[in-house]
Amino acid sequence: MYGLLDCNNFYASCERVFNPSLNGKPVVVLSNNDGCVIARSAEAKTLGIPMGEPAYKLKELIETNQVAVFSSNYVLYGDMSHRVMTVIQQFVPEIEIYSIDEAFLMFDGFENINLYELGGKIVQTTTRNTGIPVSLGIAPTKTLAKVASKFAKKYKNYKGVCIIDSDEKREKALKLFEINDVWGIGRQFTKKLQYYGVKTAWDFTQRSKSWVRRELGVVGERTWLELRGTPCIEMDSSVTKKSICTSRSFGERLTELAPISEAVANFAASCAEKLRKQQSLASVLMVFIHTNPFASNQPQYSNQLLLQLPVPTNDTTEIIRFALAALKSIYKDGYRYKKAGVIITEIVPERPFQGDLFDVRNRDKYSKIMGVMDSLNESYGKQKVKIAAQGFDRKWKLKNEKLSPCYTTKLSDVLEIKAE
DNA sequence: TCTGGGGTCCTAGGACCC
DNA sequence: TCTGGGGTCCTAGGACCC
Repeated sequence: MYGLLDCNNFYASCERVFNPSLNGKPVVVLSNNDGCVIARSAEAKTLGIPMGEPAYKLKELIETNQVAVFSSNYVLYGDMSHRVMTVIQQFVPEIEIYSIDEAFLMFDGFENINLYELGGKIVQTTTRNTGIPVSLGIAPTKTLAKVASKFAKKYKNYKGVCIIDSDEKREKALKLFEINDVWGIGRQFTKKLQYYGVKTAWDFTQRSKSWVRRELGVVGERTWLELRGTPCIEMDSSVTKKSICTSRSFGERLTELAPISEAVANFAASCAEKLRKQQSLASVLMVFIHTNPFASNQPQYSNQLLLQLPVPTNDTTEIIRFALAALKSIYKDGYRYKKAGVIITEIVPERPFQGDLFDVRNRDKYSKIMGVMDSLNESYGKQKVKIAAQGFDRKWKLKNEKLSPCYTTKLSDVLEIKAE
């Protein structure tokens, strides 16, 4: 059996843990730049605040209902997530951290164990030890576990745990489950399925395999099989990413190359750091920039450039240099830029290292420098030591006016983020 | 004036090989 | 009326997830 543990209204719950006066009140968390709503407490959902709604459209609603509004605080959420994952790991040998607020649990070898009891214990312990309310779904496939977790969250009498362990329960659950809520069925698939009269997950499972294959491809076929109880999606506990991206919308529009370069240098540095953290190297780098697509009355420009690096690397100085060269070649005067980003792909392990016979760079030396830089920043706070190209102007900095303190992490992180 | 950021996987088509 | 069969690799774009 597979389990899916999901934190309820995760970001909003994180804010509440350290500010209990928010309990029972509507809370929303905004995306970077205080752009749109990305998390809502139950009370905020009741008010009808939709997910993804731009914050400026909600001003009135927020004021009249005294909604508590927070800028997103990923240092805090990341740390709380780590705490949750640590607790669940004490109960099952294998988990897959699926997102910041979700994990799959593998119940292989638990045949003689009462999963209702164990599930209840996992939910209670997690909530007690972290302050975050969670829901747990358990079923023979990942997709069904997802379905179960939604029921666990929705109906109070499940006490946070819902198990689908018979065909009768599966049928009952799927008949109550709208097709668009199924994991793996997004907007396009929903449109198509609704056109053919498929309204619930159950309707979907009653279609023929070949029909599903034809209309939705292998991906849809897997979902179909999973909903019928045949596992097709395995556990994936690997932590090494296959691509790493750092991108931001700027707090204000940028028109000059210099401040955008500073931003891109910082994005590149962040990618390199993430790469070193997972002990990998990357051999392809992409830089992109674009203007504001919502400003239809202004001249639009967007471009990206993909660079093949001569030798796979995770060296900040090298990655910055290539990223800035790429930026320079796509940057055009006369536009108001809104966003830029750096993506690295073709990621390989640090060892064994495949070098280049004609490489002139002293990689050992730079690798030592990176090591020292990382450990200084680990001890004394983010960005205490950085590359000059990352600069100090920070014209591109984010808007986050409603940031809560990083209650759980180092003081230096708090000061750093406030300074930003 | 104000609309996020970070991922994975699959497919179709083109270029190439024998 | 008629023009083989079997591959690989790469890329861009599209679907999905949180």
